Amino acid sequence: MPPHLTNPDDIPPDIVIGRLPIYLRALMRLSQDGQEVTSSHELGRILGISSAQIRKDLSHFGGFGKQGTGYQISYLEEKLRQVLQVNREWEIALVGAGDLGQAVANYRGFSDRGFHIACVFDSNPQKIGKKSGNFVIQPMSELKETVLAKGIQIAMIAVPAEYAQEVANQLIEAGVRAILNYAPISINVPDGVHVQYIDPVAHLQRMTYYLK
Amino acid sequence: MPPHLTNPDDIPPDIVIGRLPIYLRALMRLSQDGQEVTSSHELGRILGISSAQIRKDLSHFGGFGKQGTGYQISYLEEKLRQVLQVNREWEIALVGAGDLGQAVANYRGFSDRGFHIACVFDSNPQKIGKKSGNFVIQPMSELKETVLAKGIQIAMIAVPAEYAQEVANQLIEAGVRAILNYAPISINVPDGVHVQYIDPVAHLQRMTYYLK
DNA sequence: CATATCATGTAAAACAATGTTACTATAATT
DNA sequence: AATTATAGTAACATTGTTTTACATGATATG
Repeated sequence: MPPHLTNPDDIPPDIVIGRLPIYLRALMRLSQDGQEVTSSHELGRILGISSAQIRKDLSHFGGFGKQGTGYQISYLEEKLRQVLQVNREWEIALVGAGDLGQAVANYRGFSDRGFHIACVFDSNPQKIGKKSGNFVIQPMSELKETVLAKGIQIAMIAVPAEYAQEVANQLIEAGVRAILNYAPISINVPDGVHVQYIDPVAHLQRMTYYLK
Repeated sequence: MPPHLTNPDDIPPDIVIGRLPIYLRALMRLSQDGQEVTSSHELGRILGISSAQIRKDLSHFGGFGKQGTGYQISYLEEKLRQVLQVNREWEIALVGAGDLGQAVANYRGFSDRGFHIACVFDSNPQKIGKKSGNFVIQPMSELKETVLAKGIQIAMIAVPAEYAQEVANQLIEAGVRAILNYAPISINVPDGVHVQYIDPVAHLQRMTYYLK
């Protein structure tokens, strides 16, 4: 019997969760190219991951393939969307409407993939009421009320590093449980709140180590 | 004797290298706040990492602290910069001058932290010759010549996913050995070439898994 | 000055992830 | 019917990572 049926205590490691979006990305590309079936070997070749690992990762959530033939791409894609809960639209609150915040607000990649920026906040009085993308910039004083009213659970922070922690606190107060932080600083959050970081410079610095 | 002297074969794991920029980020913030000394415990509290791990990570590269007192921030900062090779300026080539590429080109965070965008390329003839930030957009046909001439080793890719692999190939041809890929697709590179990814949606999808 | 406290660096142990191998079951192909 | 390809599972080995424990040295305190 598969482990997801026999051992309900088995919680998939977070590192496995982190690979699922990568698998999903590859599947979307394959199906865009008109392909209908793939295999753990092909996926592994594309992604630079061993086929065994891919099969093992997927087996945490069920048996999505067919022995002898591989995985039907549309089916596996659907299943991964279910697991990741991205078979729906998510609304996001964006805090910060400076250069970075505006760029984030205008980035097409979010809406294309099911994430919808539902409100934008900034502390600069000169920006309040102006449009950023399709949305009117709201003052920070309206953050809690708006986020609670819309039931928003995900937020992105694009403010200067020194304000990021305070903004995070306010977001959590308003019920946000997942934060994507573009500010180059680590923030502290209570259990049950998830944080991911986007810091391009940290990525670059990680690579310069290896340059002679 | 410390292991970095006794065992020259000990190559620090990549995951450790990946944490060094995080440590550096935290140290910069502490010194900005006027603090001169810190400890593995304090850093751990700030970053949500155990103090033991921080000490162990740092011990791969030498003994930078003083027993009983901790780490002098300016000294540790300097040492980490040496290890990561970010105690100098790096020139970067940017490929793609669409919405995303323009946003990347205008992002202040790179130049503030030692990364200088030295040239920008795009395949769209209508964009060639126009300015993006401080730089004139060059055609793809000039990529190899320019990158080689300037001795550039780092590039950023901000083109649609379907062109990313081909762009990467050209960059590697031109001597690039580190790529920061903003396109939502995995790319294949030969040994000795390093790739990092920026895919905000993948980060979001990783978090939605945990939202009930 | 003796003692207590604090903090690093390191060795050892514990834990986690990954890769390998072997096997069974199933599907498609020859 | 035999062959080939593939998923899923288990057992194991290997590697990588984190935690624990402690010896050593520095500082502060009484």
